[in-house]
Amino acid sequence: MVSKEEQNLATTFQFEARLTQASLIKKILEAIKDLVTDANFDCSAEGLSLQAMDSSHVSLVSMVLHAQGFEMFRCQRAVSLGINLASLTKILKCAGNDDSITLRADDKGDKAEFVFESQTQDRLSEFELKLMDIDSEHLGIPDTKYSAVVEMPSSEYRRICSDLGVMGDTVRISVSKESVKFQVDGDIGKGSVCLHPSSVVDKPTEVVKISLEEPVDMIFSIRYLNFFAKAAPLSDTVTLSLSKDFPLQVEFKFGEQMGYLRYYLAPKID
Amino acid sequence: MVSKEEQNLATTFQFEARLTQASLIKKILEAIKDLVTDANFDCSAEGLSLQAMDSSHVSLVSMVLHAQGFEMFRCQRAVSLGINLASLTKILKCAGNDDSITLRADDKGDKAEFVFESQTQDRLSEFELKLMDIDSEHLGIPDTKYSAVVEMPSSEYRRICSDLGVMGDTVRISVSKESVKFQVDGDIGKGSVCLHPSSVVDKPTEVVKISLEEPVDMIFSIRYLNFFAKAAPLSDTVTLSLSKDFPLQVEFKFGEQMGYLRYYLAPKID
DNA sequence: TACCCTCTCC
DNA sequence: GGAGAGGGTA
Repeated sequence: MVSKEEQNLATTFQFEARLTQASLIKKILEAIKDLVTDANFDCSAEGLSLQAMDSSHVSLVSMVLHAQGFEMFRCQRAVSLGINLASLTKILKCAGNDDSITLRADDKGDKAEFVFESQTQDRLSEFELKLMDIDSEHLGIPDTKYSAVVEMPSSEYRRICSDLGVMGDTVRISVSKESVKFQVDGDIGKGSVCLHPSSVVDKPTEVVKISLEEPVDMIFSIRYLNFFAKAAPLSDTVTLSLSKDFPLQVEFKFGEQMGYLRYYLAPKID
Repeated sequence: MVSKEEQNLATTFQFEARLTQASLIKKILEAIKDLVTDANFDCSAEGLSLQAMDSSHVSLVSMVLHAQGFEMFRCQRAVSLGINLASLTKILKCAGNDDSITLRADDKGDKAEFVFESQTQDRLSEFELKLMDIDSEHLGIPDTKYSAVVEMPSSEYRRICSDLGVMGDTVRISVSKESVKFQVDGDIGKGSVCLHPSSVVDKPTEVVKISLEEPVDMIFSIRYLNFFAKAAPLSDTVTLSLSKDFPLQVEFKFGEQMGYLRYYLAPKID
């Protein structure tokens, strides 16, 4: 026999969080789902985070949403929600961009609940998603001091990867104090795009900034850089951080203090 | 030898009607053609109407265009035009949305004529379509007093059917005085969308109205509700009428007094 | 499943 | 005219 109190406990949520704008989490999923099929969403007092290698174990995705970025955030005990990203994408397609989104997980940990509310509150949608058991190899990411850090408009990043991808499979990225250069060498010919740091910073969407410790010149798979470009809607700018013989970090920040989505990709040997 | 007089008679049309906006009939066809392959267009003094079951005999389509909704309407004798809807769609693709459209049927009843004229009248297109013999089982639709009638934006209807269709095959529609709820239960989880009657009716495209005689709770095939959603471009709002153990009626009205497109779908047994 | 193309809406 | 969504194809 289950007591009244136990029943009440059963309907208390171990984890509950609300975002004002469903569009944020929708965009995050669009930026991850082509790379990763299943992932653990780790909920703790600090916030919501996800870390996963892509299915071919070539690149790594790391997402963090800080607790203070939520309209409401309660986490009684750290919990990992194993989620199939295709299923979650289906559910998020049912949320309007301006809906608020509430995420809940109960004690049993076998399902997650999503509630979408329209701004006018005359529409309320609720979804339950069955959870999976995913053994995640939580890779430690060394906190490197990179030799070269380039900030550029994310639309420019997307454009360059898409354009150069037409001509070849790999891109050589060379960063000097004066410029960052993307070069491709393919069957039909060669191509390159060179950006110079912007002297006058009129619009934030046109900034190019270079911080250099030491010049770098490395080669990467364009295919993966293109996967990372799916995150462009999340931020006006993207930051590329490079060090010789070290994985490239591609970072998209969500507004101020909200969190970030970072991708890592090992260089190719020339 | 055919006399001059007989030739003149042969060019007299038993039925002739003109609509100012070809877009209306184009949209109607888009809303029917995925459900029905061939249908009789019944012309009478009252107007133009069509009634047909879909090819799997699961749902019923009923369309009425009142004579007074036409710019010109002449019908000397009731006539049924058996038309292949795929062929008619091809012809209607040749009409501009703002063209006027004239439909004619002669005595012999073996073909229909379509004339499209641009507003400036500097373009005139004529098409002839061979007619078919279609034996239509003209089902009487009982004029029911429904237990629950819900009016909602047709875009909302389309969105809900499309969203929930991703998660399962059937939807449970529950109407109470306070709300209408659409629920789906599928392999990856559950989902529901709940609409509340709008207190402030600012825009006609955001209205939710519920007239209730008695609460209802019924189950329907989402696939067919999605077919019906193709009619959304015809009207800002859609009206769902439900009664226990009775087919659901989904109605789209064309402006004031022009006519309507109604779909009927039998409920599933729980 | 991912990319491309088309179509529609803004 | 541009961007986003949906559908079709590879």
